[in-house]
Amino acid sequence: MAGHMSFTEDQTSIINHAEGPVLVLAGAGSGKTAVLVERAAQLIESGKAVPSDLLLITFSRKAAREMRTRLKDRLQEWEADGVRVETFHGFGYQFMRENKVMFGLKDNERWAILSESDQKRMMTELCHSAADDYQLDRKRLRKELTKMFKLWSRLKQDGVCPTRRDKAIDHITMLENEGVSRGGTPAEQVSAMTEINAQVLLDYEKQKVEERYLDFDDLLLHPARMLKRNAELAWEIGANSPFIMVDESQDTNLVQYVMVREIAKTHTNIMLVGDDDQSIYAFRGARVANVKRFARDFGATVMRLERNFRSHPGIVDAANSLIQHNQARLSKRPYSEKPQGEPPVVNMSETDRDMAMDITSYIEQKLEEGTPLTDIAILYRTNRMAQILEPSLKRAGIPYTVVGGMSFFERNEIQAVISCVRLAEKPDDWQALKSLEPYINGVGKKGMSDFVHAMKQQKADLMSLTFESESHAKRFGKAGPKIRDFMAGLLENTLADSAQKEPHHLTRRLIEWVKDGPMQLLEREKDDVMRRRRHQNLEQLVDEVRLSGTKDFIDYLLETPISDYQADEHKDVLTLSTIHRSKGLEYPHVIIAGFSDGLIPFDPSALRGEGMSLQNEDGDGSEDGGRPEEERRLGYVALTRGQESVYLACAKEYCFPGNDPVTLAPSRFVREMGISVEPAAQHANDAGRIFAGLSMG
DNA sequence: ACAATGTTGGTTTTT
DNA sequence: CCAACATTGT
Repeated sequence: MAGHMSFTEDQTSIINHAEGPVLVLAGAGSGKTAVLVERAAQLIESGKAVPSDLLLITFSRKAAREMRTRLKDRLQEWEADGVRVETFHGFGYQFMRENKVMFGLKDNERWAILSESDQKRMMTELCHSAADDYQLDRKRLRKELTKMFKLWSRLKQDGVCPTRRDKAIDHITMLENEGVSRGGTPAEQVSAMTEINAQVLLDYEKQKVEERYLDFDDLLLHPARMLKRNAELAWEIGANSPFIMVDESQDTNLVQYVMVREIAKTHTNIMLVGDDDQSIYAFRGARVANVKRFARDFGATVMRLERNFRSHPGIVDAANSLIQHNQARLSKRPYSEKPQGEPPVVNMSETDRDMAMDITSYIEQKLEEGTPLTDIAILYRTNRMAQILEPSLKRAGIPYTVVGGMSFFERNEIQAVISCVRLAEKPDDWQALKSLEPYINGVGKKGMSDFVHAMKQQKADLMSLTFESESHAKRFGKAGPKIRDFMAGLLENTLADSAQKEPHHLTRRLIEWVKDGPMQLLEREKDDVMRRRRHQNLEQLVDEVRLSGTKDFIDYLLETPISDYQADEHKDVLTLSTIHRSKGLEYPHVIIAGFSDGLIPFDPSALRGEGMSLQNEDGDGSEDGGRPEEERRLGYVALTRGQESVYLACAKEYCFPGNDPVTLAPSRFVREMGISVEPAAQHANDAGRIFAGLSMG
């Protein structure tokens, strides 16, 4: 990456740009973060802006943290702290909290952010009750609605959230018909099913409003709508943020774009940075079209950063020839001026196990050459690939961390702690209570469901319940007294004299109660290994709270659905990550596991052994080239993470747990890159390695 | 009748 | 390897 003393001409013109809208098309490894940070620094140092004038919006928490760190390296600490670095979701949530009355909340009320499991539980309950009403099969309806729910979420990401029944039905009918062109079953007229689907989704939206919950989409949709409707408010926010920069803009969805557009409208000092070739979140509503829309809406100047400082030409050229197969691209030609290096190599093993061994021995070879483990990453398309790689790495004694998979804060034991905090803060957080059901002795599904029903009916909450006698608690069903006792214990151990204690001490007290109190969180775990893991995770939570430096542990824990957890980076370990999560990162040596047709590019039918269906799907006419092109961009992202070497590993046969074994050909991307496939197991040991050295020449 | 416990199926990518 | 089922136990 370019050090801050030397910038190229292209970079300097972006850094020096002061006012007016700019679109920066920045290729992989072009030093865009360094450029953004330098521009921010110079705006402050030249006196054109004070730190708080700058608003930097990034995509992920991780990117925000990185930006903040670099600002601190470059500026005085007070200056760096003054700059506002936010994620879209964080910005939206903060905006809603600051204007909560406008969003229909009372001064003393607060929202809870629904975790993914809350969302699922809520939908399941609504499905079941609808299924009973209309005498349908519960499972069938649930299945139907998981599909619909995803589409509904996409609708919200496009800024549409109907509240009227007829509108909702219209939109869902449209969504269903869209499904037809993708090979679904035809739905000619509005079926009874459509009406029920609409009903459940509207129920879901209604329940969230009534019980003051927000899901991920709400954090963007509501602010975007509010800013669009209330020009004066948008102007005010804009006036407070006279300089706006948006990173990774190729991955913004419509509501995110609308949010920044409305804020930047009046002063138009906005810089969008992005790379259309790295847009990999279309499945989540991201659209490259927004970048073009920005150029049009603001009449933005387009600037380019095409020089790749990260990788040598062997890697950059291979990545270029791959991405050139995409039709839908903005003009850009990345290049590298580093000394020439080896292009990516592909090694094919017989089975996935063999591939894991091949990768392991390749890493061992790198270790012998003196490469630290932190310099190596294995990237893959699906999380479960980690399970195939892990045994082999373990056997070789190579320490590693798996990034992603289930996030730290989604783990059962961590969720349990967070639910406790939620209950203390929002005593009618029924979803949090329900998530604790397995830990409350003598209370099961039925007891819990009756209890919550009665509480809602009698407009009571858990705070008032703790003040009542045991016999009074019986009004809320059989579980009443048990939940009363549970809550009383909880409140005593979370809120009591919380003011004079440090956040991590409070967290410590809470986890001790969760472990040793009535919940007996660890005792429930039979497996010793698992129990130790859960124990470690709880300890780590205390560390996280301490390291985060938060003043308010309640706020910190309540926002965990939109914050993201980063494992310790200081240890010398190998990184295992999905390609998606590797975005924005770089490693000297990148290994891509499972470089086969069906995995990269991904195709579920090929994995079921039905042959590729992707082949016939030519771009589906959308602006960003549809699925096949997104898969190619994903391959492009993976390749461009590597600085010195990219090693592609694939197998002939894969056997994922729960699936039949499948035979897969090497990825078509190999051909598109113009490189060839070698049989694996060349660097196995001693003699083998000498051969490998010779044959690669 | 309901809670606790054991067994089986199904898995893209994530803020 | 976790979540929905079926089964056993109270």
